[in-house]
Amino acid sequence: MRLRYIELFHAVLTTGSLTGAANLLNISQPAASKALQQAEQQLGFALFSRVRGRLQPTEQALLLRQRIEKIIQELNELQRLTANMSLTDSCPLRVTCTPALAEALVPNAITSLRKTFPATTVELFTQHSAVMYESLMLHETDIGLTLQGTGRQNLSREPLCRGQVMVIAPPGWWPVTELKRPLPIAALAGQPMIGIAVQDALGSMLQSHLAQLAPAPRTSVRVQTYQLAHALVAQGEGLALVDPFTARRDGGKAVQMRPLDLRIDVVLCAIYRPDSPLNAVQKRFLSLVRQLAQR
Amino acid sequence: MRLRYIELFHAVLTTGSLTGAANLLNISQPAASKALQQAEQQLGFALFSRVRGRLQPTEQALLLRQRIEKIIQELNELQRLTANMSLTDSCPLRVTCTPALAEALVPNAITSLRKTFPATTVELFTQHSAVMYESLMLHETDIGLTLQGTGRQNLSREPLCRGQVMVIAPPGWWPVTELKRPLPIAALAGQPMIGIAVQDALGSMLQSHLAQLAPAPRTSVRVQTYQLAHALVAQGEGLALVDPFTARRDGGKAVQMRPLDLRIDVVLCAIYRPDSPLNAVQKRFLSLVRQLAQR
DNA sequence: TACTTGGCATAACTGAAGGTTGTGGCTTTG
DNA sequence: CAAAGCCACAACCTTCAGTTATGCCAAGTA
Repeated sequence: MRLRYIELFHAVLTTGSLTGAANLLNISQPAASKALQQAEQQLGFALFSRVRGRLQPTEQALLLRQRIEKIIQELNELQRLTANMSLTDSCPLRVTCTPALAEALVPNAITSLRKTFPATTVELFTQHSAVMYESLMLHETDIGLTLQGTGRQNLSREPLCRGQVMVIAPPGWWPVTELKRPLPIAALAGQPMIGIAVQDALGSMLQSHLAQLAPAPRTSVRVQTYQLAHALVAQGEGLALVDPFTARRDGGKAVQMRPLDLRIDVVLCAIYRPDSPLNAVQKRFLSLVRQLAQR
Repeated sequence: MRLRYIELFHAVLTTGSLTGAANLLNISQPAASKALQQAEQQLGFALFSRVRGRLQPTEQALLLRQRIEKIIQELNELQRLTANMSLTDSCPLRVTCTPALAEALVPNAITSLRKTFPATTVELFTQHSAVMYESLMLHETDIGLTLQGTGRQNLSREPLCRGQVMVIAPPGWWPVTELKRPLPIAALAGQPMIGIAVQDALGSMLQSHLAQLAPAPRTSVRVQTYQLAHALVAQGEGLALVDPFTARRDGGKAVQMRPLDLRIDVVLCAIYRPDSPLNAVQKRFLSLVRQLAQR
């Protein structure tokens, strides 16, 4: 089974037609047709049955499907990896971070960095933690910043700063005198809340805490990012649990915030591949982030 | 990164030289040389550094190595699968079983099967349980027979027969009057024993039981198959824990055997893919195995 | 029914990729 | 110093993946 046939097979299955597959692969339809026939001849059985002029995957084709798709995926990853490896060192600092940090913290760090390294080119991605791991492993990026970054398999993890989980609320929700006092988690029972879709180590941890409350908080909206939660809270939709960076975003104008009384801290972490040691720019960047975060 | 380059890369890494790789791929050395150069040109970085006329993998190459080898392996599996799929139904009964069963049970079942289906062609493999799973999933074989076959992910499991774990010993080890009586596991403490290398669900279970004995049994020899254990016991090397089929192999001439007092039974299981239902021959075969096993 | 449209297969042709043999330079080895 | 092993270069050849042009078939549509 040549790679060419594998790609074609995959293309036909995804597009649903030979012509579609041909377009996807940037070849003409007859070329695809011929290739498919060759593939089937070599295999010794039909991959598609031609019924009423259309292609329909055979039983055997469906058996092969998963394996082939896995191979395609791994080939794609390999491509990404090799593409990034040839570009290595063209950019001394490639950072990926969660959307919240991208807005609250990282831009400041980058502008500060420019004072010491004016000519440096920087690449900044925002990704959710799951994708971040991929991106680091494929050398697409060098440093990841995340909250509560659980030490994934092959990545080093360096804690930069600890903070408290914050509860944010529409203005006027709490008496101003109480804002300093930590809010017991039980006080959230039955309250209207904005949920954070679990996908983040911190997010899932908070979810499990909230799940134990009775009566359960009323979460009518569930969002993907802390910023969206912040925005919704500002509009009076309810309370939300967020990291300190998001909470403090606009200087506390649009929302009220107070710490949540919880044993667990939010930990801002840098993660990176342990094999490739950080260069001077990268180290400097991390120290800047640490400084900025600790305020 | 073309598949051709991936194969070449892998071949060079495994053989250690370009010429070796060329031989492995059945092409001439210059062809390999040219292909490698093309690959490196396309990638944008060197895969091997030419040092004193030899190839030496670069740092980047080593980073790619694992991924590429994984892809190669999956491609090989795909090849095996497709090869078997085209041959499907040419052989109505393809069985794989552990070495012990291959000797003690399966041959009898096959000869019995011939009485009902004289013309049937049968393929018989002997494989250890880990490989068995692969083989079934790749459609190389239809039925697997194993002891204590723990229900692997995607395979159906059908228990055929239950028996006791047996202890075998050199002749004259126990008084003949005691042979019927189950041996308490504690009696094995400090005894010389033949170990079964863990790789089998049954084997690992027995291992963990033995590990709790004090003083630990003295296992100077460790073997891969129950038959080897049987042979060594017959030569007076010590005791061994085996399945009932191996124990009974030569009619109890060369060794003594007695049941082990254990809550856990040995379960002879058939495993097969749940998607493809068994045909008549296969069903008949399993019922024969069940009959034979229950004696 | 007649016409259009979308999809697959066939035919004849073309170019580049991948193969070959032959050769030469460079090491390591006895 | 000769021999052997390994890699790179050159010139040439074959194959095969790609092209355009065309035809057939089924299904939708006026």
